[in-house]
Amino acid sequence: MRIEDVARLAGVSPITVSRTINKSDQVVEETRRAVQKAIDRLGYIPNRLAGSLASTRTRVIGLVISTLYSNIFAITVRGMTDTLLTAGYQLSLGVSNDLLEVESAHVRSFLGQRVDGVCLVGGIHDRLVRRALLQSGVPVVEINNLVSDPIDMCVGYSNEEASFAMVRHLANCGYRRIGLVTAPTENNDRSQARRAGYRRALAQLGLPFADSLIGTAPYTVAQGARAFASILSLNPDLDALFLTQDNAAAGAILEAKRRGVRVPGDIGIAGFDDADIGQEMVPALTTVRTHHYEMGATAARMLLRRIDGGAPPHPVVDVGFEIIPRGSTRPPPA
Amino acid sequence: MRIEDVARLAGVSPITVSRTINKSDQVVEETRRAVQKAIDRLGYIPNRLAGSLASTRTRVIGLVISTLYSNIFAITVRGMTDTLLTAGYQLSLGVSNDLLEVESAHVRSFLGQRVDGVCLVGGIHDRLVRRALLQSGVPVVEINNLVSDPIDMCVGYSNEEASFAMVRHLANCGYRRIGLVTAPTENNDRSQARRAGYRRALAQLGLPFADSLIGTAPYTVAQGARAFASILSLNPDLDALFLTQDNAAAGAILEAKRRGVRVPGDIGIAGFDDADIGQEMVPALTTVRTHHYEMGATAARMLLRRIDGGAPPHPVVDVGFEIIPRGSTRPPPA
DNA sequence: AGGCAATGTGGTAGCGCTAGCATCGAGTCA
DNA sequence: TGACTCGATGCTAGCGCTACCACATTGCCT
Repeated sequence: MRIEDVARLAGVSPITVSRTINKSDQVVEETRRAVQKAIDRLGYIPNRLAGSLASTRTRVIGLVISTLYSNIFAITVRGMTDTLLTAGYQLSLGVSNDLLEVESAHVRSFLGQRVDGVCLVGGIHDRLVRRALLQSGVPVVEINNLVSDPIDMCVGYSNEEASFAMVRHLANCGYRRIGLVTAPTENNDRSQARRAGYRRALAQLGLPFADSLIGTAPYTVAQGARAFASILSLNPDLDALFLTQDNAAAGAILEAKRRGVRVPGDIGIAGFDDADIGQEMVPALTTVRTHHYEMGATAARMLLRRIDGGAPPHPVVDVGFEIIPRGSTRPPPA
Repeated sequence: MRIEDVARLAGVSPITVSRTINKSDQVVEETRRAVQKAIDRLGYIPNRLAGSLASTRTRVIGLVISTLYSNIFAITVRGMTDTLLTAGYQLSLGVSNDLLEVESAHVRSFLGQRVDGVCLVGGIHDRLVRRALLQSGVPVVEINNLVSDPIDMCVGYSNEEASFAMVRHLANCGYRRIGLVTAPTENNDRSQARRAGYRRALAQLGLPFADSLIGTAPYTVAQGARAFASILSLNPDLDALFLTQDNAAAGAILEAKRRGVRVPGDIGIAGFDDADIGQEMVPALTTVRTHHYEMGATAARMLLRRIDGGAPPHPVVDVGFEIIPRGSTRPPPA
């Protein structure tokens, strides 16, 4: 079924049908209704492959997130879709599972589909992907970190500063022997920055460091529990653990309970992202709040601005972060 | 940049470039290498809009999931992508947030993109979407439930039987006053089936029912905690609560702890899906295990089979479920 | 009345690719 | 040697739509 079939039934030319669908304000009400009736009668669905090929615009934005196992991206995705939908754009979603080559494949696929914009997490990408994005000229925005050398634009927060601030907060609460758990650092600049902020804080505060204080856990509760157990066994004098992902931090709280370790008395636990699970834990989780909805919405707006060809948005936007003290760490001295 | 530019640089015709990309076994090794070199030199990325328009195949499967807030779909998505990638297909992902009109929009968009297959969650869909899918002739598979009247094919498990089995298990453990929390039932046949199984079990076992025993909570820990609090306040004699989503059930365990209610002594708690958080809770969560990876992989295989035009797969596949008793419910009598 | 803008609609061409057949050259066999 | 096969490559047409310009109609001004 083609646009021509609709045109014939409605008694107009194909181009009028096209306008009714895409630019209905250019068609007089009566014509519009006749065409719409024909479309409904036939159950016609326009072929976007053909439409986009002819118009060289797809009204699709490609987003590659790193995982579906944590729900933090759910909020970012809502921020993006809420903004995009009102502008008549849609989101196409890819999941990389933190593998560079999977991200590459998604981006190449997006470029092959001729998406109008691309959104990626973090600043580390395959060299060829970077080149392909630059060469294609599509607007690109990197999120979840402040990227030093963005491909195009960037909106996020400083993971380094956030991590630094949390460690300083823990120290301020009286914790001295502070461990850190992040997602794997390979090809993950957010994890790298969080480790760097941690190291910088320890050095500046004169707190002890040892390799055994650092552990790795991806996105799940179970992995956080295991990381906690392992660091504690290597560091019997551990008195605080900062897990830079709330699910993992929740796992640590649960593991502590299982072992009869009191939180925050024996050991303080802190997380990152202010996921909903943190508030429900017993004790509630001290965490870093980041602004994912705003970040997603801003990323979408920046892409749209670039697409519309108006004034280029400021290329780097910092949405900030806040330390949220809760029951899983001791209160700071008054 | 077009296929012609690559062809010129490689000294062959455009069609040979096309074959190098899509059917490389039809091109002799020497030619193939020359073309590949030209592609790499230019950073050429084929325009899939044009390719798919000409070939009437996109090698894309559209999937609409209902939420990103629970990570249960992460596993299904992995099952699908693992299977699809090896066949050279990709997944395009939409999130409906359980809204029928959003699902509709995604499906219409998929059909507009001329995807080669569609996968939807559950069996309740917009009437026009059903019609559009049937009319388009694309293979469709519905997952996460055993759908009585599938659009095309279906792979899942019986939510009604699973819910029935869990309530019977709870009764067998000595619980009598059993409450239920599901996601909203509107347009959600999984929730409806879980309520039906619960009602059938209560009736068959001669256990008491009251409207106040039933609550609603979507996918988060916080919502589960609130639902638990509310049902408990309405039913002081409650002795077990079955929350048909593990995050929510985890929230109930945490809320019980906050209130000093002992689990499983005072109240038994059961969940659904066997998410990783359940095993880590203290006490660990009794749950219904379903087979999401297998379900996703099977759904993908069924679609591919239909696309290849071979023998049509059996239209309904039951991947089953198991009751997993853990510490959040009393052990059954020996 | 003639000119002119504003508005709505139509015709033509082409977006970049691949299906389907045509062609060409080299090897094979009687 | 000639007929034939087979594998590699090329040519033509067209996938379904929209950009671009042309054109018709209307209402308004001078």
